[in-house]
Amino acid sequence: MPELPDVEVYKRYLDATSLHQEIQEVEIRASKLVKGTALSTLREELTGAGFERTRRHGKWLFAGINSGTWLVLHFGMTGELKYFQDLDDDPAYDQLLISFVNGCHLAYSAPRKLGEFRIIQEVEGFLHAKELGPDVMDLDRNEFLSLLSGRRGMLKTALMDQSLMAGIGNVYSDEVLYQVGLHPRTEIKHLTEEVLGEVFSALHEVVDTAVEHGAEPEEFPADYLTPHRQPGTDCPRCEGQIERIKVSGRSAYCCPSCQDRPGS
DNA sequence: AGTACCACCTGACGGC
DNA sequence: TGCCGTCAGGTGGTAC
Repeated sequence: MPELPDVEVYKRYLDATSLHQEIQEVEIRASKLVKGTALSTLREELTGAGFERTRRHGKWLFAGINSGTWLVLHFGMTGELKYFQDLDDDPAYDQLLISFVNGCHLAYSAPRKLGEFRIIQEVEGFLHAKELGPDVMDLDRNEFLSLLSGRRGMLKTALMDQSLMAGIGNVYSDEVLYQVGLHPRTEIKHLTEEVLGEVFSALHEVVDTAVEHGAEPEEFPADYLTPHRQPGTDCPRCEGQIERIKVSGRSAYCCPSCQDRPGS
């Protein structure tokens, strides 16, 4: 579930487990996931080096190598990190396995090979090349309003547009809309500045809450939609039932009875 | 400028 | 049990 909260949790996990340790060996199981970098470069940059810091921007994680370059990780739809000692605990579908001199390992695993990793020289240029907007958590209310002002189309689509603001995906955009009682097909032009301000607050609230709970939906507050992404289940806060609809090509989950605010 | 698809890739699940 | 269609949290490209 790698949207901003998940990647933030991975960042903290990497910080807590894998910094300042010498890398002994790197195994690349899915060379297709290495983008824009020669396999030999990836191996050479990491072997004998170590991670000394991390950064996150939207759904992208950057692990700073002590030589000054960065390992970039993107998790696609299914990627995750796992740190372990016993190779029996090596997760299935590990696509990149980093073994440290201390005998522990950090694995990037992803059943669907939709993520990527690469080596870059510096982060800002990469963010620019990817045309990523500001990280959602760096936005203040005024910046948020100005990004949306004059934009046509649906709010959900805008929240998920990584070039507008980076970090929100399908699940968390649904959650934000649910928290403010707006239907997933609500168009921006129908929203007052006041309502958009509420959307901004919900955005931060939802992301903070998700990170606090380790991005584990089962741990989320009782009135959150995310653990109930199943058509026909009871809405956690009204008598309605959750339904699945298509919005700009993605499955959007919502409660038609309590997500009916006009917005203006 | 926005939207609707398709592609990438592979597993899980329900229906027959 | 096996096959098949559908769906799943990602991005990127193309055609209206």
